[in-house]
Amino acid sequence: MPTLSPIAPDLLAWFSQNARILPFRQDPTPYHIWVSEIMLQQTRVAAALEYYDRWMKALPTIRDLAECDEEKLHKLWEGLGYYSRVRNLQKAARIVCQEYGGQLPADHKKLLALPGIGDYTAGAIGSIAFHLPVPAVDGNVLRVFSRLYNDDRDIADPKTKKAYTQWVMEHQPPEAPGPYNEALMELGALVCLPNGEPLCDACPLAHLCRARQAGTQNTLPVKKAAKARRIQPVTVLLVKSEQGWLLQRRPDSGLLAGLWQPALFEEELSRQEAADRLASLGISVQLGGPLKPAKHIFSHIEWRMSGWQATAEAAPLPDGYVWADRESLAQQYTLPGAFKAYRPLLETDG
DNA sequence: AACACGGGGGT
DNA sequence: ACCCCAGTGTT
Repeated sequence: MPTLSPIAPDLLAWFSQNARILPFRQDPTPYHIWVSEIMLQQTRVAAALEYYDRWMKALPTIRDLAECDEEKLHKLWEGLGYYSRVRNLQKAARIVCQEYGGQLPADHKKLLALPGIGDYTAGAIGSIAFHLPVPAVDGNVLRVFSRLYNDDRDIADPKTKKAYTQWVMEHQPPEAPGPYNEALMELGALVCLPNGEPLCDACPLAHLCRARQAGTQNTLPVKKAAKARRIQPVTVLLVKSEQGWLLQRRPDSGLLAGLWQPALFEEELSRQEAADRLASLGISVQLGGPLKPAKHIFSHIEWRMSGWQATAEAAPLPDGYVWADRESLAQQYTLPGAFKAYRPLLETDG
């Protein structure tokens, strides 16, 4: 592959004019960059912004994060998804307090060793917050480079990522690794768009782009098809007592670990079977009307939910179950987005 | 190398 | 209704 002309001058000039104004760019401390980068993993900027502002008000320092209780931490992440991100953020914060006096280390390998910080995030924090000459190759950058070099290897293949990382570093100006990395990602987010519709007329690198020259920009990047989702029937019981709605804590590992949900069984149950399951847990209920069937799609599973409303005496509950009134549902217990369809009902009263 | 892990946007 | 997006940790 012949070398490509330098991209940094045009790229950085474009970035200086087109960078979005974002809260973590206004005050790019290592902690701000760290939290924003974790939030932005698999998450669009628009979705992360309100979470970021609320987070920094609640937990302005790494030490505040290290000392936060788990329930409050989950609540700050409620609806963002991939909840292991927030647990790893706190694990890492505790290590940073123990090992590094509460300051993130300005060292790529030490960053990479922290929970939740992998190749991409170590590179983003290292280059943006500490000005280290390291790569930060996310999906945007893979897309930009697949087109710049007109390269049709599968971007999900680690070998491809390694090759692109090499190219990224060949173009990185030593005096501006952070702006360069940010500019590549910003170009991918604003101009070199996915879904086969890049805005080449607005691209500062169009004159260098080999896909553009070959007319292949709409077919890149190439990636192999994802595996089909598993369909999972789910029976949900919305049980109300005088003390609120019945909630159940999910197991400490696996999907939606440690979060709260209405009573549910991950199988299709008849009305009678559902009541029997609750009774065998020591919770006796009177079943009411059926719930509107609802669907929730995770990347790997599709939940098809149906079930019933029910009422119960406000009796003592087994471990892992609580009665949650409207206030505690709003302030304390974290319900994942999967139950969005039942939120309005849960918020009626309790 | 394959899989587990959420949620949102576009058409 | 169906498509796409894509970091880190575990196995």
